[in-house]
Amino acid sequence: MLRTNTCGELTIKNVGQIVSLCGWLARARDFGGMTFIDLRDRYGITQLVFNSETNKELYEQAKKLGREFVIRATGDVCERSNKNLKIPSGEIEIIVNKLEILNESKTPPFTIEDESDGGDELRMKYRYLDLRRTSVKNNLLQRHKVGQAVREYFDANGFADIETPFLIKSTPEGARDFVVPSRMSQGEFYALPQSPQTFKQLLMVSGFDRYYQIVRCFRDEDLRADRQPEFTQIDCEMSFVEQEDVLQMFEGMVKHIFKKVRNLDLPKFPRMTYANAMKYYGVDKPDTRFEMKISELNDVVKGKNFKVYDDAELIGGICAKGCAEYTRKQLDKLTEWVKRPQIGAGGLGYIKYNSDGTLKSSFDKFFDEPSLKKIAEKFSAKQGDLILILAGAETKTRKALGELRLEMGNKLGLRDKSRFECLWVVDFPLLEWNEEEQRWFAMHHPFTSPKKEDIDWMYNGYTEKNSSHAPKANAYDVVINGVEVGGGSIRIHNKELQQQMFKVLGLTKEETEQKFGFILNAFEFGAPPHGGIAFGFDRLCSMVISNEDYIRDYIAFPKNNSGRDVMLDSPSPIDEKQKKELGLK
RNA sequence: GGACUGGUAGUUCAGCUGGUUAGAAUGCUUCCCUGUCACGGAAGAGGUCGCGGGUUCGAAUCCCGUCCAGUCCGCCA
Repeated sequence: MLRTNTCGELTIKNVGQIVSLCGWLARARDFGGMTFIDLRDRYGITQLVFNSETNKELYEQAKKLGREFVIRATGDVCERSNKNLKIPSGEIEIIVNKLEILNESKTPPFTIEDESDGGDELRMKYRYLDLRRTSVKNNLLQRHKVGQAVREYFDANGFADIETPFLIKSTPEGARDFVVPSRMSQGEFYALPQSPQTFKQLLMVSGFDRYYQIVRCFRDEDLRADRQPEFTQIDCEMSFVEQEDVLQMFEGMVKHIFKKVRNLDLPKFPRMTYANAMKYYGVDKPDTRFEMKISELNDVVKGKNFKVYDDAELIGGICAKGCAEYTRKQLDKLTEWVKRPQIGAGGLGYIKYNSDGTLKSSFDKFFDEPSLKKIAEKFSAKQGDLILILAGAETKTRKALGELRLEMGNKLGLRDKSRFECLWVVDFPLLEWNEEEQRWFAMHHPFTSPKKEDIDWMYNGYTEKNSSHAPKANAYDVVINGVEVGGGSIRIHNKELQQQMFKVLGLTKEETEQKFGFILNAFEFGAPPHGGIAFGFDRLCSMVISNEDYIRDYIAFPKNNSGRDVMLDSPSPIDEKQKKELGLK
């Protein structure tokens, strides 16, 4: 070993020892006679001292070192005369008597400090330098801890980690596949898995009744701050279980992670139906750190000759506590915000519940005071509160109300970074009717089982397209602070029902056989009842570690917005020769 | 596919209602400094103002196009 210790471990207890340290020169402070050097490695920073009075030659040598030089220093651990209590090693320093340059370094293009001066693009291009910074480095080390906690939990509960292939078969339904050309079967392609879904189900058929995998998945869709083309899932499946068993088991996993990584004891996760989530929060992943629930106002605002509301499918609102003092300017700004194409509301109505008890609304012309009061009662609004109202087509308005709720939550500082509110959203719809393609789509995926009471509909009712009856699924999501971190379902394990599902989804017999024959065949050989869940590992990490929904700084080498790796400059063209070999030319 | 924001020194940004020599901070180089820890002080180098076109006597600044980056909508079962 070139070193006896790391830069993070020496303290006052080590005074008197002779040590060798290796690391990168983080910063040098030269006093023209003596020089201090902060030596950095993964574990921390230790100060080296060079004094011209005691060792002139070494001092001159140290002066020549540049930032990020890799050096090896040997010397005595000494107590400092001026201590720095801000860092763990701040009570000691190394009086160096031997210095070795292991490698020189060009001056890095940005400063490698906790708060770097580098922009995103540059940091991504030199990601290996960015990873030297404490914040990103710690994210990755914490991510490792999350992974360890997961494996620990699964191992203790009898789950087996089994690998599944990456070169698989393209399937219809779901996200766009990444595709790999086959050299040996020219003109044919493998697909990279969007998730190991079918494999884990086949493992259940094989009898591995508790399976998990921390595994890469690939989806060729547009990206976001919280979405990468390749991302990691904690993929899990269990046999001989009902929904309740799955919920219990994986709630336990999330709790175990928070305990191990953040030393937090989370309370039992509340359950909320999808229907209620949409009704009260306008999304299927409610941020329950604050209330401000959506109230439907159809029964109290219709019939007042206010055309906007009389014509609207849904009128709903939220009550922002203590915002009655909002100025015209602030309200105009909010109105502008809800009218942005991304939100798409027609306008914004409001009622101010003034501190003197009077009510002032944006539609006073049509509503008398008692009518306004009636609306205010819906929210249990108090003096000083502001009620914000949106109206329009039902789905769009609910969504917009959900967005407005989050925006007000942000403005009022109700989305507390130090809090974690986890919940299960249950009873998701099984299918969604797609107007454009005039067919049903699986909301979760086509292997999700319908609720018992909807099985008959699967055979006899599904042709009544977009009927008022929406079949429900044994499907569930874990939501933390408004972020969907995982989702799963109890699967179909019966061949006939699975075939029927494909039929409902509009696949022909031939397509079904060609694309999914393997799993239907497997179901003929004793498939056990089973179900599972998959967690977005990157998202879970970013939430657990920093309570944020931006995953790039939790991935060592992420891709940018357009799916490019700016460090490698990939994707890139390939040789004509390669193309020819693959039958692409 | 769409909306919005940004692109100026190595870096982060200011300048942008058109007008002498495009600034600041930081980093870098040199010098001074023996207890700093974001050390301090002095001097210096460093710019195709993303790219192309247009308007104008004159464009970093206005207009059009284009590329790149970021956030969001669509999309992501």
